[in-house]
Amino acid sequence: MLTESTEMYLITIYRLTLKAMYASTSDIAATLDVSLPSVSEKVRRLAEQGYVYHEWRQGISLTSQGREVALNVLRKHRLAATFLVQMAGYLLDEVYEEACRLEHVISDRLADRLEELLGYPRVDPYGYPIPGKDGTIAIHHYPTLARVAAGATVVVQRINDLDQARLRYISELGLVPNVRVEVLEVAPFEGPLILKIDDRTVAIAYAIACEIEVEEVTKEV
Amino acid sequence: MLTESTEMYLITIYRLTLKAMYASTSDIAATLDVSLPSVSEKVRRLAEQGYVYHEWRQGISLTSQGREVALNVLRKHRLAATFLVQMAGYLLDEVYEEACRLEHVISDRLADRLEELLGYPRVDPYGYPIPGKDGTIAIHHYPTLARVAAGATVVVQRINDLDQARLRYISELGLVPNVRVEVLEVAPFEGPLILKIDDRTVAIAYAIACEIEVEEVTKEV
DNA sequence: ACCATACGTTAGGTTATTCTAATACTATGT
DNA sequence: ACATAGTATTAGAATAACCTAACGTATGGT
Repeated sequence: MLTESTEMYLITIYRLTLKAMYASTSDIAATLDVSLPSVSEKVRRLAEQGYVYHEWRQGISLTSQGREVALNVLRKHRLAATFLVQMAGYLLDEVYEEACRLEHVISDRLADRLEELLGYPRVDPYGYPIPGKDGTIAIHHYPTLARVAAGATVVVQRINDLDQARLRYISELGLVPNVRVEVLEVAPFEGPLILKIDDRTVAIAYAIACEIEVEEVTKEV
Repeated sequence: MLTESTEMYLITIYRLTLKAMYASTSDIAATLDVSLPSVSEKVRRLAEQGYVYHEWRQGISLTSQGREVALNVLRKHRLAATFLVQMAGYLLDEVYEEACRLEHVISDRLADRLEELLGYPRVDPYGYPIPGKDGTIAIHHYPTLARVAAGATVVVQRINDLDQARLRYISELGLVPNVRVEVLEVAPFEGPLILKIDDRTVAIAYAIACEIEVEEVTKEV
């Protein structure tokens, strides 16, 4: 059986290699909040066991075996997160920590039952795609709210990495996936955006708009 | 934060001290399937940390602090088990292992949400009482099926420790909590019992009947 | 070309949990 | 009373996961 530590390293490397071709030792250390030597040592063992490639001074990437494990854990994480929001009444900012612990103990069997119980969701509460049990994942991106012109009506599709405080903030604003938002004004020079959500008018910072992916609604009739 | 190992020792000691005043080193070792020295060493540390009393050559028992932890973990175990059966479609024999892993990662918050989601169940799928969040537990026993006279109608209240194979067996027979059963015949000298469950007639071994607690139904009219 | 900086690895050590093998203590039956 | 079975502990060691401190290596700026 794989340890929790091994699973954490593999999903961290998975996430990092979505942004760049390779994950660096120091990126991993920073993400997992452990020391550099700990990462060095662990990566050496992961390479030995066939979970990662380690190209000298270039970086670390997953083997297909490593990716399989990472996606399986990610699937459990996102199903757990979906359960927490959809059935247990969690808010977006409360989900991450709990899902991070659950992902390592949920069996394949329970993952399947959760998926069924939740009605085969395609995305988790942040809007991230849920890997299938066959290890497939639909990678897809939407433009961020920061790119939309004033006057557009959009539907929130995904909330990218935000700290807990900001997550709570947008969660309380109701700026969460599947919500329809009207962009009233966009201040220039990376200024705030004025939005209309559920008949409430709110202003949000540009930095936050950069982390919210949306789909523009085609004008009806 | 307490380790999984610590929690396992404490709930094991809790369970053992329900049957006898004290748990012995060897009982704990046998239950957790670890060596005697491991238990010796761990118990020494648990005593140091104020979770257990260790009376020389008499046995081990929980301090109130230790019992508090044990009941909190037990609460999570039983809520998880109830969830698995009630919502995820698990059968009785599939529950234990999964719940044993979940119990260590469920937060107090999630336990409360599960309790609510499940409609404040008083007992888990085996019929064991679920500790409250205040650390209270209703200890209560029913007579076993082995003590009931032929002709009685009973409702199954609890399934005591049975191995996985036997659990599967009675689970498939439908001999689970809240099911009404008619005791048709009881063979003497610890012989088999003939039961009527849902219009099906089945014979079960005496040893199994000893592990099934039931409540006799007062004859109606 | 050289050196500082960033990046990684070695060296050496800690803590928790586990093991086997050997030792000690206790209680009981003859 | 003493041997033996049963029970518990000590001794010594392994593994995993972490740490700090010290040491290499490569790259980019001057």
